[in-house]
Amino acid sequence: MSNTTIKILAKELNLSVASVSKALRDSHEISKETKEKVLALAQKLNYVPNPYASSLRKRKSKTIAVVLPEVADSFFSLAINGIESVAQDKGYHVLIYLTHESFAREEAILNEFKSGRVDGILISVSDETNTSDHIKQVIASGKPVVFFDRVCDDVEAAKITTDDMESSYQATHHLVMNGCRKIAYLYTSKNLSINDKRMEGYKKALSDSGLKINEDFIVLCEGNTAGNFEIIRNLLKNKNRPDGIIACVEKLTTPIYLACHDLKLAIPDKIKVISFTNLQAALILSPPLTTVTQPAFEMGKTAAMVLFKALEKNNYNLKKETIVIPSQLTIRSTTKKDLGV
Amino acid sequence: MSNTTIKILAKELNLSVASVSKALRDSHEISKETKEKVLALAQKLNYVPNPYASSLRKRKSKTIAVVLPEVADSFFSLAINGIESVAQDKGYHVLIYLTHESFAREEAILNEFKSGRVDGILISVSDETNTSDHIKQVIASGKPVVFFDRVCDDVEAAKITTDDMESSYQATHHLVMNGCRKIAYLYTSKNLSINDKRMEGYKKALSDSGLKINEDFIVLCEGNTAGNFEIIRNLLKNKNRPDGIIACVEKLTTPIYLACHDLKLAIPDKIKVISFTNLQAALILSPPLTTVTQPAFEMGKTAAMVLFKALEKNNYNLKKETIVIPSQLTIRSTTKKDLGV
DNA sequence: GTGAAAGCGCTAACAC
DNA sequence: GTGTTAGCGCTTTCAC
Repeated sequence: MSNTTIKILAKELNLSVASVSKALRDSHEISKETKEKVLALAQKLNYVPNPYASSLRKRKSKTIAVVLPEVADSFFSLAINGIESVAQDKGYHVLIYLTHESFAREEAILNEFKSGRVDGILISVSDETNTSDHIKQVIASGKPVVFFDRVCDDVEAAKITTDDMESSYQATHHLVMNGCRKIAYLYTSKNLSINDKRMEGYKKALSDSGLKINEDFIVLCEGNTAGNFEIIRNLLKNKNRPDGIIACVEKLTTPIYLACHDLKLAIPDKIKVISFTNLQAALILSPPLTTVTQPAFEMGKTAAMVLFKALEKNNYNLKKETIVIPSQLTIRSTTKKDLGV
Repeated sequence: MSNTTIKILAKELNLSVASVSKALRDSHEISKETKEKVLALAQKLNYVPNPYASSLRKRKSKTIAVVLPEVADSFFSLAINGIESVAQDKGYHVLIYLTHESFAREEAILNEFKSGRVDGILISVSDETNTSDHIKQVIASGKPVVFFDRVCDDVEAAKITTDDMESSYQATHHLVMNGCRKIAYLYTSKNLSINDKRMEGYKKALSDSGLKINEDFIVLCEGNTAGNFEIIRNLLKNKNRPDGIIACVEKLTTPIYLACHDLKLAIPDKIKVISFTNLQAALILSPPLTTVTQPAFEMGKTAAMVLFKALEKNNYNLKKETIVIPSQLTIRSTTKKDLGV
């Protein structure tokens, strides 16, 4: 049991707890010899400070919270990597919370942050979230909040996003340029502002190309692959089926491929496909997938850095930082132009 | 600022802090009316207890740590999901730490756990880890540790693993049954016990089938995809190249496909492939990949459940729980038997 | 049924 | 340079 406390060190060395505490923190008030003695004994007795005692006293927890919809998605995995890398660097601890896209959970989780458990919050909201009081309350309680990827537009806080509108526009435009005339847009949530933006980019690109927007081709998918397979299969088995698909979420990729395969619709000859995803495996799919790749690691890292900026200075005004990191359209085989015909 | 404390509630209600504390915790010593008054005010003032004050006093943090090599891997993502689901259920918080396969980091991280920051630890060790003093010390400090997937054999603690030896045996056997005679085994770490077991299964399957073990076909890969591509390409461009590959790590999948493609080696006609991976996309690869699928979510969940068992009873003897959850060989096209010749 | 008092381990003013 | 004191917010005896 490494129950060594400052008190024990103090007694052992015939010093006061205060002096030991100061020595441990390398205070200039303490003589070199004392410091050395203290450090030596601390080492010997394997002293590890109790973080909560110190948190209580200093009103700083040295920990941040990361609130995510889920983690089984290449985007969020990479984002966590980015976040964790800077947190570790700064000596901070990171608590992770998954909302599983439930607003109720998100609310309950955020509510706890009004206490001193964390010094700041990084959040990508659930797709059920269309109110933001829970977040505003946390901010009002004095904790900096940084949104990344999925933001709440009506909250004044730092926001790290990617250029959803533009990249979707580009993706759609790419399909048009490669011969698509009937492009479907697949999404999974009505609430998310990132979805609004992606859909806007899609629609704008169609308009700019003189193509009509067909509401039947804008289809709302759901949570599980099996259900989505059916939805997509239904879309594609029509005589008047789309000749291009944009999937604005990674998890739609598998059902799209499966549905095309099932219907013997050759990609890219009969139908072209683009997904928003960071899956490395995109390049070994059959055929290799054209993707909109988000700067996931970068976004996580940036979000964390902005949060630490707010944590380090008490200058909360910096919170309105809005950083947009561009996504990249990576062109592979699923959008290859028909050569012959 | 939601700085409401018990003290404030007490003053407001003309009660003692002790009574308020008890009321909040629904103690039977407190009258119904008092409880109601307290709860009502707490609600009104948006009281959120300071977790660290309570941790300090109760010597319980209600948080656990999850230490992982990385998170950008389908296995670990799914495992986190499993862990988080039970933690949230139990009202626990989860701190996440990534070692990035560095022993030094793992050591530093574990060292902090001797303090009261966490009540217990879930760990999958880094591939550099071949000493376990840092873990033993944490256990000695009174914190339960549960290993999952990557364990330290010489530490007495609960271990949740999958049947690495058997599943590797099966995978190899499957290749042999489908006509492979020269099977390569690709791995990324010399230290990991799971690798030893997988390699053992591979070797045993070869021996049992009367095949010779060719050390040139047991190849150590590295961290990045580009490097691995070269390594695998070199392996496969030999005249005496393997006719089957087992990749014991997810991230080797992409370079294998790329190398085969580059060398125009048709899968499965010229070479058959099996990977240890939980990637959903395995079934839409070109061609769909035969995989050893680990029960990632289950393992995470089970590990967490075992940890909570230890946390709830003080019966630490339960710690020697060793649970093996079987993996599954999912047969797809990359191991399809040659029909014609 | 309620309250006073002590203390978890640490830090920060302020003496000396 | 070192020690004394007080207190962060909460829980827990033990009185009353």
